[in-house]
Amino acid sequence: MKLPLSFYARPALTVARELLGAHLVVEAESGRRVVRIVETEAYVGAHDLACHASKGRTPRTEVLFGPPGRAYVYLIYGMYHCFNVVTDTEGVAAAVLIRGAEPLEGLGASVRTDGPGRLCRALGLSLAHNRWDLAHPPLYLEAGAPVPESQVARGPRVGVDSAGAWALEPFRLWVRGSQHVSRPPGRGSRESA
DNA sequence: CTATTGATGGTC
DNA sequence: ACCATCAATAGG
Repeated sequence: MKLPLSFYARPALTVARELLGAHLVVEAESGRRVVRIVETEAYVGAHDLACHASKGRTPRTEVLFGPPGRAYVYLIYGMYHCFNVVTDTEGVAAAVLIRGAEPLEGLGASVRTDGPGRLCRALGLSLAHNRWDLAHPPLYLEAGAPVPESQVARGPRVGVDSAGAWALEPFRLWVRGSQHVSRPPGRGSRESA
C-alpha cells in the first residue's frame, strides 16, 4: 500500500522513524526494483545547521521548502547521489535522507545498498529524479512490516561535523543488527547507541 | 584492523 | 572552495 501524502506531512524525525521498514519502489525501463529501508537521517529544518537549507533558499534547496512528499536528490563529491524525502509542512525545509536499505526485488544478491551513494547507484537514482512526486509510480514508497521500537537504534548523523552542536543530535536511525546499515568510519563492524 | 587519499562536478 | 561519499591503497 502506497504511503499517502499525510505520511510525509509530519516532522522529519517522526518520518525518519516511520520509514524504517518501509519499501522504496523504483520502476524503470530496466526493471522494477524494491528495497526495504533500514537506515535514515532526519534534517529538521533551515535552523538545523546540518541541513542544506540552512545555507538559505537557493535553486538547489528550493524543493526542501516546498510541499512534503517530494524527492530531494543531490550530487555529492561529483560522483555520488543522495536520495531524500521532503517532509513537514510547506515552508518548513525538512527532509529525511535514506542511508541504507535491504534489497528485496530486482537487485542481484551481490549489489550493495548500504550507504546513500551506493543505494542511489543500485536504484539508478540521479539528479533527474530531483523534485519528483513520491505519491505515485514510477517512484514511490509503500508500507512494510513495522519495526518494533526495541530494534531501533539512534546516533549522530554521518559526515556533518561542521554543523556545530547540531552534529551531536541523535538524528540518525537504523534497524539494530541489520546487515544493510552503512558503516561510518571510526569503527570496524561494531554498532553504537 | 586503521588511516589516508584521489576521483569528480554541481553549487554558491 | 566546499561537499549528508566511496573505493583503493598503504601501513601496523
